[in-house]
Amino acid sequence: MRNLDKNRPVCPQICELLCVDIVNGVYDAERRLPAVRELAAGWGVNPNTVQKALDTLEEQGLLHSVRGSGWYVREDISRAREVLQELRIEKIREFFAVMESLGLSPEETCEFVKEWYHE
Amino acid sequence: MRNLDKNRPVCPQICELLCVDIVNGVYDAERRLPAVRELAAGWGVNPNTVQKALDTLEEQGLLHSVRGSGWYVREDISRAREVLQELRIEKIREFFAVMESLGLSPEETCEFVKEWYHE
DNA sequence: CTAAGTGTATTATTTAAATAGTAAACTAAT
DNA sequence: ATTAGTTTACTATTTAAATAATACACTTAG
Repeated sequence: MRNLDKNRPVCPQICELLCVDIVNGVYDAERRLPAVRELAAGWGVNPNTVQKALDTLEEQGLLHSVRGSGWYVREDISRAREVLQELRIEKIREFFAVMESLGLSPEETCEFVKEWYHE
Repeated sequence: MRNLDKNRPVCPQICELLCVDIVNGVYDAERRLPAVRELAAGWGVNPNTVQKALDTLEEQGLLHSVRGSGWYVREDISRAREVLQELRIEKIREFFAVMESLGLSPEETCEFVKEWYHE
């Protein structure tokens, strides 16, 4: 189970991790997730927080729950792919905005990234 | 006066904005900043928060204060340049880490940025 | 000296996120 | 039916960031 970044809000991070896992077919066989308590324990996090994240993914059409039974990945994972792409776009937008506020134009930011990668 | 991003903590943002302004020589003439209350009003933010940000910049050697008089930019702005560069590096590190958690390798992230910039 | 404008300090309050603890309702296996 | 494991719901508490409201100390201009 991947670790959470302590410097960012927990709930959205869980949404992101699960979204990636769904796209990668991690839960393909049974399409059933570990129990809420189990997930929470794995991340060292409160069950309520996991519950909230799962509710969000349900609203987005990635999961559905069966009370008393568990959480299941939806048959069609195309929504998961869409949501993941939206997340990536959101992050890249934020990144360019932050760098702009730090005095780098989009072009300069792009150059900065290239240089950074080649080291 | 540049606007703050409501989705990020205020205090560090103020540090960033002021740091950029210092590097850009915005306060060169008198090297004196607007009053704490005035800055706070300009950003629609609490004076205490501005005070804390200024204290941070003082610790970092970018500013110094004269009680009863005001806040002044230090003669030598090389520290400001260093701090700004550190901020940019911190942001690019965070960005690559977040994209990695969203399933993109550094190489893929670099490609993603290039494509994004060329649109 | 005085008054207005500064930085500084303190305490209390708000707000949002996450935690803690508990209970209820449902499912599935035995 | 019983039992264990599950989702769901609720209320209270903690924590960190920011706000609110004052008060105080100092500088500067008049």
